[in-house]
Formats: sequence, C-alpha cells, structure tokens
Amino acid sequence: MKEYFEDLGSYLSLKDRVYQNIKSQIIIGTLKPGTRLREEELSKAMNISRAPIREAFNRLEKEGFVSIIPRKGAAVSKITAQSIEDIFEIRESLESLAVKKSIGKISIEKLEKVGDGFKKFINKPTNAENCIHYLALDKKFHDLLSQNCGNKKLIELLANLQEQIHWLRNISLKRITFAGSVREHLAIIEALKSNNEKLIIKALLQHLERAKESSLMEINSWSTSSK
Amino acid sequence: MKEYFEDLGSYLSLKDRVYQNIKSQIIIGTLKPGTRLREEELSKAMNISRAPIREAFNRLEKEGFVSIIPRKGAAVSKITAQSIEDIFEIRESLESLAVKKSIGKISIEKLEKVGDGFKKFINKPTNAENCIHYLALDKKFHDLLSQNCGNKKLIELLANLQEQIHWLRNISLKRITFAGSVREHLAIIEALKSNNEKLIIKALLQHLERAKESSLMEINSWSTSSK
DNA sequence: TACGAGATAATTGTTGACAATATACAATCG
DNA sequence: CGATTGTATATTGTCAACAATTATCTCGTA
Repeated sequence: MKEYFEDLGSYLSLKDRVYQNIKSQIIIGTLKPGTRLREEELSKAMNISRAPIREAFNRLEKEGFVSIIPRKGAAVSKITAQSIEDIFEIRESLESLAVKKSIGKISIEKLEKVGDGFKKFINKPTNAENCIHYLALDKKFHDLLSQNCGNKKLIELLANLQEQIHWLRNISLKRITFAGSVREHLAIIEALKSNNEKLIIKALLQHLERAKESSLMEINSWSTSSK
Repeated sequence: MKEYFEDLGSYLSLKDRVYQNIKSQIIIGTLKPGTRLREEELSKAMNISRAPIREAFNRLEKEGFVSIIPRKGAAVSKITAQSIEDIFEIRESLESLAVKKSIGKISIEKLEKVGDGFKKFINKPTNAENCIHYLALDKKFHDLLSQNCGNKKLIELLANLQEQIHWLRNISLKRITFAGSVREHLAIIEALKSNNEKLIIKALLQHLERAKESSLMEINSWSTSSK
C-alpha cells in the first residue's frame, strides 16, 4: 500500500535507511566497538530481509565503521590510537587544502553565528548532552570551512573523516574541555578575517593538533583505566 | 566438488571476484564510460545471480568507477576534466604527505630497479601496449614511495586515486610522452638520494603537475575532436 | 506529422529459501 | 584431566522468484 503524492525526492531505499540507522547507532554509541553485527538479528529487528542489511554493511565497512571478515561476519570497528592518528594526519592535510581553496568564499557571517554558539559553551560542564550539542556546532563550523572549496570528492572525504572523529568523541568519556576548543575555533574565524593564508592554516592546524592530542589521551585512558 | 589442500588464504567471494572483474574491464577500457551496467545481463554473462553483482556495483560506486541512480540503474562513470582536477589535487596533497613520512624508509635500490625499467621507454613509441607496461611500472614506482608511510588509510586512498588516473590514461588516446615522464621519475629518485625533503617534494609535485596537465589536455581533446 | 494516454516490456528492489562454511558443544581417546 | 574428533547449531554466501518502478511501444487524436 502506498500513499498518493509520495515525495519522490525523499525516496530512500531500504539499504540507505539501514545504512543511516546503523551508522547513527555506531556514532552515538548505542552500538559499541566490537559489537557483533548479525545479519538475521538486524533484519528481524527491522522487519526486512537480509540483503539490504548486507549492502549497508559493505558501505559501512568502506567508511571505516564496520569490519567484515568473509564468512565470519561483521562487527563494529574498534577505535585505536593508530587509527585516530592516521585519520587526523589525513584530515590535517586535506582540511588545510580545502580551506586554502575556500579562502574568500567562506561566509564570515555564518561562521560568526556558529562562533556565538560556541561561546555559550565556555563555562558549561562537559557532560554527554552538552557534548552532543557541541559536536553539532563543530560539524557546522568545519562544514562551512570546506563547503565551497569546489572539490566534491574532497568534501566527501572530509565529511567521513570528521564523522569518525565525532564517533570517538561521542563514545569517549566526554572529557572535551570546551574552553580551549572554543578559543581555537574563534581564532580560526579571526584569522579568516585577516585573509592571511598562513595565519589561517596555522590556526586550523593548531586546532586539529590539540583535538588529536585530546583524542589520543582519551583512548590511552581506556587501556590504562577501566572502560 | 572441491580440491584437497585448497589454499584457504586465496578465498574470494563471488562479490569480490565480480568487483575485480568489472573494475579491470573499466580500467582497461573494455567497459567504456557511460556504458549501462545491467544486473541481469552481467549475472547471465557470469553465470551467477544478481546479488553479488549488486554488491560489486556498490563498492565500485564508492570508489568512483560506477555511478548508480536508485531505481534507474548503474553505468560506468564518466571522466570529466573536473573529476581529474579534483583527483590530482587530493593526490598531490596526500602523496606529498605519504612521501614526507616515508623519507628514509624508501628502498632506493628497488626504486632504481624500476628506474632502469623506465629508461627503456625513453625512445619507445606511445602505443597502447607500451602504455600498459609503462603504467605497470608507474604503479610500482608510486607504491614504493608511499608503502612505508605507516598510515594504512592513506595508502588505501592513494591506491584508489592512482587507479583512477591510470584508468584515464588507459582509455585515453595514449599520448603519454615517455621521455618527460621518465625524466621526472628519475628526478624523484635523485632527490630521494639527497634526503632533502624540500627537493623531494618539489620533484614529486612537478611530476604530478605535469601529469595532470597532460591528462587534462587529453580530456579536452575529446570534447573538441572526435572520440 | 507531432503529441500524449495507456498498455507492455524491461529493470531494479526486496524477499525467503537453500547451500556452504564456521562455531559450539559433546563424546572419545590418550 | 586435556586434547581431539565428530556432530549439531548458527551464520554467512548465493540463488531464484516476486513486487515495485521505470522505460518503451502502440495507437488514437488534433
């Protein structure tokens, strides 16, 4: 049975919806790293057949969220210090490139709106809920930086890298210290106003570098402490 | 029926074999850009069902070789000047990064062996067969450059970018002028011997820049001339 | 002839079943 | 008791059929 006047533009195949659903659950932390993903289990839970699930798994594997071992099965990927270092390394290189190409095309106005949002976090406690809102702002901010770089593939890659960083932040013990991160974001905005490429990239890299260190510390605390 | 002592390590699912098969045909040019890819047609040709074909399509789409429009079908992607510029831009950034990280870990010996192979091409005519052999050497060369960078994801990305460049070269009208390209490769080897990072990156970027220009000229000749 | 409505064919999306393989467990032997 | 083999179970890999959608063709009309 189907509705009349169905909005064709919003059509999503089952495969796509499953993909989004599982990815969200992984990033939010409902599905924790290492969790086994059984095709039949999920297909029953979603009341669909296994084929769309498999196709979603394949896509998630390509994006780094799921690990598949042929004939054995799929599981939520584990986040390691190595993988985070690798991701940040690539991200530093590519986001620098994207920002360089975007200089002059970035809306300072929109950026400052996000900046105002950031400021409100300076003195907030670092609990889970605040982190979620903060990461939403962070995503908006970085998207604004690269959106107009004119290289579609680059934008796509950056989006994936950011998602994986946010994944870690979400499942981490929520130790983001807002003050420092906010300061860095504002510094990037100020640098952009100057239109001085070196200054801009320096501010961006400083931000990414600290975010990386913070992420690595978070991961190291897993292995040494409980988690 | 199955052989005793089957090499379990070499197991490839149908999906994987279909993926490799189609990708090869695309890169070699047997399947030309724009060619419609019908699931049933391919499944009959390969004597298998449609499911593995679909999964291979999905993977090829992620890698940029195939374009899928939901409910309409799949087709071999088209190569545009824009896509080539985008790819080279990312590749320049990432291969520089990979090489920087690999300095000191690259085997000059192996590299010079490939270099000797290159030299033999200086005066060869630029026909299809020579190009295939030349591209094989080119792949070996660039793989040696990044192989030891210590960043798996980076290596994977570079491999995909290179495959797409080689795809263009393969289906192009084979206008590679070996002499110039060989000179650039040798220059990179010489720079690596000096262990001077700036020199090395300069040689690498010069090579990539010229390769990009050459690729773009090739594409432009398509739209203006016959092809 | 050019155009559009309706019927027909071709194609993708999804499903449930079967086959091949891997895992878990029990029985056996040293 | 520990290791090992054999058997039952669970899980992925593949298939063929059906449903939903899109493309093509036919035919009547202006």
